[in-house]
Amino acid sequence: MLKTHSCGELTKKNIGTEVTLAGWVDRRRDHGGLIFIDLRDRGGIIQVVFNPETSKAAHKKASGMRSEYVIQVSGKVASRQKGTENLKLATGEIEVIADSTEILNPSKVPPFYINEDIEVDENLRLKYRYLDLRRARMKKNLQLRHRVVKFTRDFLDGKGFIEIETPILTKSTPEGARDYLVPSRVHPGKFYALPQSPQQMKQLLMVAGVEKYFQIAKCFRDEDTRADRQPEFTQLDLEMSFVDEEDIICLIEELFIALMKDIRPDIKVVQPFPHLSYAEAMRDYGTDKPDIRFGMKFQDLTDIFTKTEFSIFRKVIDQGGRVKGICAPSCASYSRSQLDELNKFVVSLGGGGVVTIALGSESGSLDKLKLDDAKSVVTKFLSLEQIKQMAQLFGARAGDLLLIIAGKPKQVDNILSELRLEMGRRLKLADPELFSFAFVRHFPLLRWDEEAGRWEAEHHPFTSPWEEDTALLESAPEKVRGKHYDIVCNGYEIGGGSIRIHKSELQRKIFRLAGYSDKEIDERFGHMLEAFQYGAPPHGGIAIGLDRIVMLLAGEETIREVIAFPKNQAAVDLTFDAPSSVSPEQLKELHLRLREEE
RNA sequence: GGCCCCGUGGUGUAGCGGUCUAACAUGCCACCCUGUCACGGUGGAGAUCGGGGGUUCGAAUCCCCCCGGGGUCGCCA
Repeated sequence: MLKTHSCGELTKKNIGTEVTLAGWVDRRRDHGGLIFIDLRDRGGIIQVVFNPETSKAAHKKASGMRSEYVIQVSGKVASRQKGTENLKLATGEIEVIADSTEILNPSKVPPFYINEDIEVDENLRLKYRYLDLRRARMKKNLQLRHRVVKFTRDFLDGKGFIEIETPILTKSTPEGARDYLVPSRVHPGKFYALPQSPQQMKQLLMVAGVEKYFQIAKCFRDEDTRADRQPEFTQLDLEMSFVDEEDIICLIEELFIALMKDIRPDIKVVQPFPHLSYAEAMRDYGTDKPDIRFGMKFQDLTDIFTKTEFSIFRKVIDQGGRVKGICAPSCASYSRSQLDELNKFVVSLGGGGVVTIALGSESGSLDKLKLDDAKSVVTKFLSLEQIKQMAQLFGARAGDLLLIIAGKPKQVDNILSELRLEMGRRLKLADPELFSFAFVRHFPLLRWDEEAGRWEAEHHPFTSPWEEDTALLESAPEKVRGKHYDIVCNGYEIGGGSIRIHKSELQRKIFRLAGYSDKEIDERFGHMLEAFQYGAPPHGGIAIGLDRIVMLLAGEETIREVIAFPKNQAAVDLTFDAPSSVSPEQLKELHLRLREEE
């Protein structure tokens, strides 16, 4: 090694010892006579003092050093002179008195600050990701990610799970997201697909008798990116045999509680994790991944507005629409322009607008509320009774503001859900020191696909229906509940799983409902159906979005901040400039010809 | 593909129709400086204001198109 210690590991205990350090120049303070260099390596920062009286040669070399030069320093660890300690630095009570040094490699002036935590254009950061990763924020995030993965591996190992790798070159399946394809050289015209998840492979591992499997699995989906979505991402994937829903749910709850305690003991976690049914989540929050750090639940006002003369809403209702609202506490005093802003927000989401009712100017009980006190464009269509009836539904108090949306049921849920989150942000209702985990359960097994004219799996076609609902598969598929569960945290879906079908006949029935012919089923899923005929145990599992959970633990807004080399919104890797063109020879070998695009 | 936001020295910002021959901070270069730690001091270099077109006597500033980036809807079994 070119060094005896890491910069950060030195303490007062090392005083008097001769050390050799190597790292990067974080900062240089040249006093003409004395030169101070803050030397940085992965472990931390320590001050090195170059004094011409100690070594003229070392001092001379140090005067030529600049930021990000890679240097080696030998010297003695010393206690700092009284009054010059730096309490902001972990090693601030000591310093290294250099008696020799070498420049191992100089550095060009970096395109952005390494030693300061300021926002830099993300393009630039990604192009020079190797410099970006030197910065404290990214270093911290990479280490955090490592600890999360390490903790998870140890935890599952302790529970008897074994980690098994599954192939990256696998088979394209028609369901789900768009596949990334890899052309085969050996088989002209044929393609591998990169796995969207190791779903089928882990189920086959259950048939194989593994009983408890997990993997930190790379997954690939060729869909558009989001702040919390990349074409290539990592799942904590696990599967168990001889389990039912409760077993997986309990395991995951235990894992997350232990993980939080280890990684972020400063963050509060409500336990046990609340369970919501899909129906409850949709009714109260209009989404299957609610942020339940705060209430502000939806109320359905359709019945009330049916009885009013407000023709705009009446028309919506007549066409099968719904009217729903939320109650923003103490917002009755919102100004004209604030209300306009909210309306703009709703319109930008594709809504017609938001109707607001300000419940008086005073705060307190609503008993004394008069019709004149309720400020709204719709008061002339409403009776005092109707306003009070609504207020009562919300449990509103005087001084609150009702926000009401009308439209097609799905649209109302989407928009009001966003509006709820927006109000939550404005009113700072979500405690930033709290992680609100929850399980969402009792999803419908199937969803009617209007365009395709067939049933489609809500989650994936391997999810087992509830035993008591299987009879409904023929008569009323929409009523069949699936043994599927999601885990959500602060409004993010961080994982989902299910108890799987393990019997061939039931599996075939589900595929048929999804519109496949028996021939197609055998072609695409024959291996699964056959496997289930060789003593497949009951089994189930879950997949956790590792990037997302690390993002939340790191307090970051996008998963790009917790991925070493992420892709940008256009799915481009700016560090390597991928994807890129390939040579005609490579194409020929793969039996491919590029088509002219219109 | 739709909608919204952003683009000014290396970096981060200000300027939002004339006072811009573009400001500030930091970085960079040179010199001075033996206890600093975001060291300090003096001086200096560094920007066709993302690109193109238009409006105007006059555009970084207003309008249109394009490019690049971000967010989001669609999409994500």
